[in-house]
Amino acid sequence: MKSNLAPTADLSAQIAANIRDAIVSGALIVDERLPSEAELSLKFDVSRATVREALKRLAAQSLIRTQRGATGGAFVNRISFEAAQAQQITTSTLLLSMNDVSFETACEARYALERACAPLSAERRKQHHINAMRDEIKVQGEADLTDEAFCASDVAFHRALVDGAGNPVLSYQLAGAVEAMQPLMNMITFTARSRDAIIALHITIADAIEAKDGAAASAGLTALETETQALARRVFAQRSGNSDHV
Amino acid sequence: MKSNLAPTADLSAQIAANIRDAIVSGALIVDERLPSEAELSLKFDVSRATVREALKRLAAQSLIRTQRGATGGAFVNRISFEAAQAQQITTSTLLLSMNDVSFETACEARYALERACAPLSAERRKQHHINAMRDEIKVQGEADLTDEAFCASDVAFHRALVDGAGNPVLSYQLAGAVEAMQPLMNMITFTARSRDAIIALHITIADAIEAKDGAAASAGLTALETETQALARRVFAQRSGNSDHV
DNA sequence: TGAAAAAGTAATGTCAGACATTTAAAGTTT
DNA sequence: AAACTTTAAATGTCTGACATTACTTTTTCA
Repeated sequence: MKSNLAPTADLSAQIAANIRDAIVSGALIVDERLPSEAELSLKFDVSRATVREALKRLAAQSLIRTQRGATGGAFVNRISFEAAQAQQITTSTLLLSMNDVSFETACEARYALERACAPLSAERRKQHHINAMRDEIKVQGEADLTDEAFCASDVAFHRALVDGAGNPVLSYQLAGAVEAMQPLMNMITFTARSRDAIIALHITIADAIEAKDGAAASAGLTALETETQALARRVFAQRSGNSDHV
Repeated sequence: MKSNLAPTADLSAQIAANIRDAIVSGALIVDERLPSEAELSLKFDVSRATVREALKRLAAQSLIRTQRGATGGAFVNRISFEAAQAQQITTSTLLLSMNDVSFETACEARYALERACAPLSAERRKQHHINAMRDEIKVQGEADLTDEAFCASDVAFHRALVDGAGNPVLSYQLAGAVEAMQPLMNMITFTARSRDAIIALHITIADAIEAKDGAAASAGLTALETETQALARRVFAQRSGNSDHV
């Protein structure tokens, strides 16, 4: 009953796949202790070093955690939204930067996903979500803000919007998508004028969410997408014109 | 300039974080070869075994690949949409199953995200997307289909819908969300009557996409979500009533 | 008696060195 | 020039040892 995958892969990869299957299938449950490294090396008939490499692979995916000491060992990890999100962000960020995904494509995906949250957020947002959005809008208006700080505040604004939907699965998915785009967003120079336009739309969106008007919020997001795409086009056009200065 | 994270973590985790940062920041570019294990063990002043554990961690995240032989070594991996998706599915599936995420919450997130694709898909879908949807609808009508096969066809249908948007980033995000829900969907028993209702809505949606009517497609998805949620409530209510039979 | 200190123990973390295997390149022979 | 052989460099694996950690048990002594 060997794994049908990767019959020629490394032993450590095979063992990791074996244990991973046991976790995913539910044969190993959360907080259950795996056999010790010595026992696993007997069971799989490999050295302890090989077992350890397999366990490190699983640890990298947050599938297990290890504890030292007499009662220590490897335990099936209850993966948290936070940990899952961190991994997704790393993966998505690299995916975008390594595969020549255009700003346009990534931006479109991001706003499409955000629009999915808008009606739910308009319906369910709590006051603290509104407050968070207003706070970020205020930050975005500060004169001496760097582009990076502006982007970070932008992410925080949108995060509050998404969290307003009160659906942790949605928040998890969206946070990954939004944060993964940040490196791309950071390539953009935000002039005072373009910041004003973005802030105005943020106010429109926050107002719509506060008024529980999902359609207006969606429309605001569409306008924001249009504005962002136009801004990006201007920046990239200027760059390619001055490419010898880079 | 050590990593500000995890000063007390394992050496192999620290080294993995160090190299990961170099990849994410772009200091190491795609297909670039890392120093050999022996060189890394000198550079970080640890044993080769520790270096190997660090490299296995990175390999588990598809950040590097290794090749044996004279010109072999560890190379920065160009992470593919496919690999990223596979990882995301594993992570999301576990996240949902381990954290007692209700069917309702997951289902809501899934359909919200899909509605985000509907307008784009209606606008841009090619004929082969329509054909794929029609094919799956036909499969779903087969009388002797198991619940698992019905679910699998359902996923394929929705995947064609999402792919119709022609945005790989969107497809990647959505495929993860939809596939991660499959174990939850598989818990449901699809009676002949409920299958008919679902198929009818699939036809409505496919028609709307073919007619390039995004609003109608969104409405169809909303109706499908309502139907699915109602079905799930019926199944779970019946289960809890007969819980002694389990 | 009871609490603090010490010893025991079982697990992971790390190291050193060896050998096996794979792969490409260099060298040799025909 | 083509085919074969050798070499070299890298990863893959094994063995055994020691270090470190943290819980458990025992001992000590007030």
